[in-house]
Amino acid sequence: MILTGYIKDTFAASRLLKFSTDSNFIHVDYSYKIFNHLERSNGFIWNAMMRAYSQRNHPQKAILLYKLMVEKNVCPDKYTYPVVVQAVSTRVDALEGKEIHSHVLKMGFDSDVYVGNTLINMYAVCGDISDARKVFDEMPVLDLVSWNSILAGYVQMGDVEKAKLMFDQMPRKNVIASNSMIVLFGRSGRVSEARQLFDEMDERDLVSWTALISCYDQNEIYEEALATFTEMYARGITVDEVLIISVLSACANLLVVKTGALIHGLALRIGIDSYRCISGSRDAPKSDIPKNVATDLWTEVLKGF
DNA sequence: GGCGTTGCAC
Repeated sequence: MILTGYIKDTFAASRLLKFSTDSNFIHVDYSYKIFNHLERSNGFIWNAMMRAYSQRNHPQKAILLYKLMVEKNVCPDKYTYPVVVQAVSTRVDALEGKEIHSHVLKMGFDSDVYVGNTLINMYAVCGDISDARKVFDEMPVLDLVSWNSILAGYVQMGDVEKAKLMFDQMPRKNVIASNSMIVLFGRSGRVSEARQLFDEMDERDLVSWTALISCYDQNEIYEEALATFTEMYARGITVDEVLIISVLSACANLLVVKTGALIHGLALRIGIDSYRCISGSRDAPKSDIPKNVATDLWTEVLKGF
């Protein structure tokens, strides 16, 4: 492109930069070199570069680039703000978020649904649910992502009642919304409500199953977690690493419970359950387990596996 | 002209 001179063509150059930032095999620093050598740039080129920084764990560089963009009088467009607001969300910086939000208002992009959705998400991530709600309430057009984003805000706050209210008001619900509610019910110890919602869903995905299994995990119903996994597996659903971790967690805890019960049973048989260090009883005299008994215990426990 | 937003584990 340099030889033919096509590098001077802004559109052609923008395609080159986009190719570079989209490739997992090209370092973001190399993309920046391309970016820096382009003679004429436009909004698209700046947006692509900021997005590359944000996606590759350099949100601060994305924000700095945005400030440089404003300094250089390159006009931000409606595509710029989802990228910048997203970068701010990653850094969980509410103050910087407010500043960017004021730019959005000044530029008049607050009516764009993509911009609004990222703002809801940004405030929710920063734990500023009332500001998230304010953005939501003032948006001229809401879509499914807007509803899911504000719902996620209440889920993060652990506000079951507000989340339920939102969920019920949604004009259309998708699998993401239901999954969020299952997660919230799980965290709040409302296992039967989680299960009921799961059963009522028309469409479930891997996240739905993972959310339910981890709900059982978190509420220490490990047998049910494994039973759910078995049911899922029987249906031929492909698993991923997140699900496997939830299942392993259930297995490990079940093992702890079983081992605990096994040790207790052995302790009863050997007749040392009244010892304070085992039963925790205040009345029992404090004593150590004799060495040979402890060894016998572990031999028995290991046989159980 | 081409670009942007939401959910699961430890």
